[in-house]
Amino acid sequence: MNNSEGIKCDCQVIHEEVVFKVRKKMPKEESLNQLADLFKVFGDSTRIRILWALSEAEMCVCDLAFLLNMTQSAISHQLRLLKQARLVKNRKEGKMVFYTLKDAHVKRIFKQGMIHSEEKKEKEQDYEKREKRNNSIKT
Amino acid sequence: MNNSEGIKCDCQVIHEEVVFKVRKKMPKEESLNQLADLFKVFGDSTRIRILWALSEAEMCVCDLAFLLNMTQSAISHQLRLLKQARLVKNRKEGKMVFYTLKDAHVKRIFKQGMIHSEEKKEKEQDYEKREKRNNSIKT
DNA sequence: TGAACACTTGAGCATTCATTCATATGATAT
DNA sequence: ATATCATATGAATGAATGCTCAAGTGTTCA
Repeated sequence: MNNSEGIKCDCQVIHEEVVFKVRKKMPKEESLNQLADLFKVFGDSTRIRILWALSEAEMCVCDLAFLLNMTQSAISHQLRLLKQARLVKNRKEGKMVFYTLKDAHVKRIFKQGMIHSEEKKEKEQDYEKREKRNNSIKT
Repeated sequence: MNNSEGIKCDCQVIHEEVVFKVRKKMPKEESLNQLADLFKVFGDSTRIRILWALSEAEMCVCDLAFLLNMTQSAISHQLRLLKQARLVKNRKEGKMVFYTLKDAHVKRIFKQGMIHSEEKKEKEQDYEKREKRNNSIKT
């Protein structure tokens, strides 16, 4: 067995077949890091709100600050991140800078997340009822 | 104008029409928070790798620890988060606990992210070339 | 030229969070 | 019972990160 990985693992491996099969198909580390970084950008409520707003209309920094009730500085900092992540682009007009979403992907990622998020909410009540007696692992 | 929002905004609002139109359509704060929280879970490379692995096969904690070359404890902590977020479920078998993805949404969210992430990479070279002279805002 | 405004940016601060370490739980086997 | 193994978990630590504050850039307008 190749021991170049799994060094930190403080237990015996049980299912080598599965593990090696999965490892073979594993995307490059860099790919998954990139993916995580993308989601990280979506993982903040300020940025989510900015993105949502921009999915509705082009807006300048001031507009966003007012809409979200935050300082213009805070918004600007976040827009910087969003731009680095290539999720938004901007256009200058006089003193103002207008931001829009960079492409349709953003909306699509959004939508997928929303679907999951809402389905979860719907099931919330049912779940609450069963929670105590019916955990997959008894607590 | 209703001043109950936009208090922190330290600048005059320029585009009231747009802002109010967007505000009217704005989802409930709670909805967007929930969405951000969902993406937050995806926004970590360890969790992404766990999710990816589980999208390929059911695995126990040890398997994951070995596959990802991390301590069993670290994996376990992350699995706890993933379970709380309802992204994975588990099944006990003797001493072992096997984890799988909870539903197909996870894969779909994944895929959308991957599409964006990879498209970005493809454009990387082009972008690099133009970067210096052709920014939407001159730096 | 200089005042006003939209925006950006760097430093500082407080909070969040991922991992580690030590320990606990719970199952199996001897 | 006791030892062992898989897993879980609480506390601690160091790193990452969001916001604020103060200062800077660049544009318009007088």
